[in-house]
Amino acid sequence: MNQTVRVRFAPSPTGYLHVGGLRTALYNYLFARKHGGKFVLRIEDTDQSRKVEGAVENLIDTLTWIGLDYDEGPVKDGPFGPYFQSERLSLYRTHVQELLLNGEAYRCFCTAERLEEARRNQLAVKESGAYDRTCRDIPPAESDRRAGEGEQHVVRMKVPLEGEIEFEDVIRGTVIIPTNVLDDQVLIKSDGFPTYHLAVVVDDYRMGITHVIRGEEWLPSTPKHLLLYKYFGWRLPVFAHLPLLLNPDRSKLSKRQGDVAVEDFRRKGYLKEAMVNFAAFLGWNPGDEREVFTMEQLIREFSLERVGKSGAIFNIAKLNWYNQQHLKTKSADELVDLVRPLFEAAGFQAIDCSYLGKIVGLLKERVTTLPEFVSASGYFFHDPDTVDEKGKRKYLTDDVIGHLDTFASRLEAAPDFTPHSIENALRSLSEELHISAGRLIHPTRLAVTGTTAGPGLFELMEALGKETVVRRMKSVKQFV
RNA sequence: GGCCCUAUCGUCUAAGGGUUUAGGACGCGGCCCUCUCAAGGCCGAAAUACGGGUUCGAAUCCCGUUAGGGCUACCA
Repeated sequence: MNQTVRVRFAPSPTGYLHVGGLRTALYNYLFARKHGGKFVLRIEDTDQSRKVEGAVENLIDTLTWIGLDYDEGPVKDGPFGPYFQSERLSLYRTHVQELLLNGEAYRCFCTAERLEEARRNQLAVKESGAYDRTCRDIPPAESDRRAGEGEQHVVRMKVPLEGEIEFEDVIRGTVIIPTNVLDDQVLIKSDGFPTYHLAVVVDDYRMGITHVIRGEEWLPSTPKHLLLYKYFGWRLPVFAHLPLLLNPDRSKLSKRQGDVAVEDFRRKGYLKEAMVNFAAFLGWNPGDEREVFTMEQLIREFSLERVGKSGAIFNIAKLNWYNQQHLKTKSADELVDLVRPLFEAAGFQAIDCSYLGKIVGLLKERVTTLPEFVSASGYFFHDPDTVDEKGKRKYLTDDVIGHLDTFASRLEAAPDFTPHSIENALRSLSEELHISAGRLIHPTRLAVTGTTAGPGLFELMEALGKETVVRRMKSVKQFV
């Protein structure tokens, strides 16, 4: 491979970045970075009826958040722009003229209504719903005249009636499709816009794309693209059709069956590192038993040859695990930065950074997503207003309440308030009382946090501070 | 319906004809650790869709069946 690698992610701007799109974008990105190539973002906005306001901005925002920075694309012009297909209309027209001239494409004057009816009839007798080629043999002179008179038309490609098209796919090997099942695909719509099939071929060629890495849903239409390359006399890129991402019922991943937008997961507090790691492993693996990867490691190890062929179900339980793994690798400072906006949004203002650092340190092995830091942190900011009911029955007996009082007084009088000194105080008290340490530990936790589960008690108490701890222990009576 | 793709534990996957009593991970169950909850450690249940070939030998190659998916628009 001595030619510079150029790949592209070419979404249509319909609103948000789908996790399937994320994986496609990621593989393109990894491939480009691995080979020192360029990663291009191209917006396929040739369907005006599907335009969604703000979709491109949103897409770029999500791509940026997750760390897939592109080399050329919207807001980042390069030598092959513009990167919006809607701004390249004249280019498609020029190229299609060439096809028209060579008789490899033709104008079709059929009305949408007629086509609709014809298709219905064919489907009714179980024929393929392909275009019946009524206009295929209109003489060029007549075609030019009717077009000149302003008659509405589309341009269709002329597909050979017989033969077959064979091509190599990096992931699937040799694929052979007979041409007689191919439709005379519309290339230019009556509104003058190109269809996907024309635009993708023209742009991939004009943008110097060397490897087309896209979803498997494009496999059946690849022969049409190949034909176009042939008609234009252009050199072929390498094709790699990625297996689809699936819903739990094995249908193509879609909205309706839970969250599919990357921004949904971002909002729910998943780390970008986890999203990337997880998406990468849906269809690819390094061939050994390592599972937790950073983007840099993925770039180093990724190869198309190790991409599988079969569809993969998007499994949130595993994403949760990846999130925990990546959470563990983050320092308290990093976590504080990630989590502070969440605390602020929840109404905790002016939080001391070092205090927040302690909190996330104590909690980070006990949560799976970012918002859980907030929901598990109430007692770090205010005294509990209730205590766990089961815990109360189990631990808050009258004698224990007396013990807590004693323990609190001792802590209050002690010079130090470290995990070690607290533990010593507790253990010597339990010895004096001839009770197990647990008989003091659990009630203390309940008094101090209102719950029966949480971080190690002594670290927790230190973080809370002596004053708070003593106050809560002494006022636990109110709950019984 | 037609065409194409796919097929290993519930899920993500490893095993590139012999190194395989099919390995790992998630999830699930148990045990250990332990002040609880996590985390961690150990153990366990759990798969080559089916049928034919080829071969001394098949999860692996070939054919068929079945199942699933995708495509079949003036959507991408």
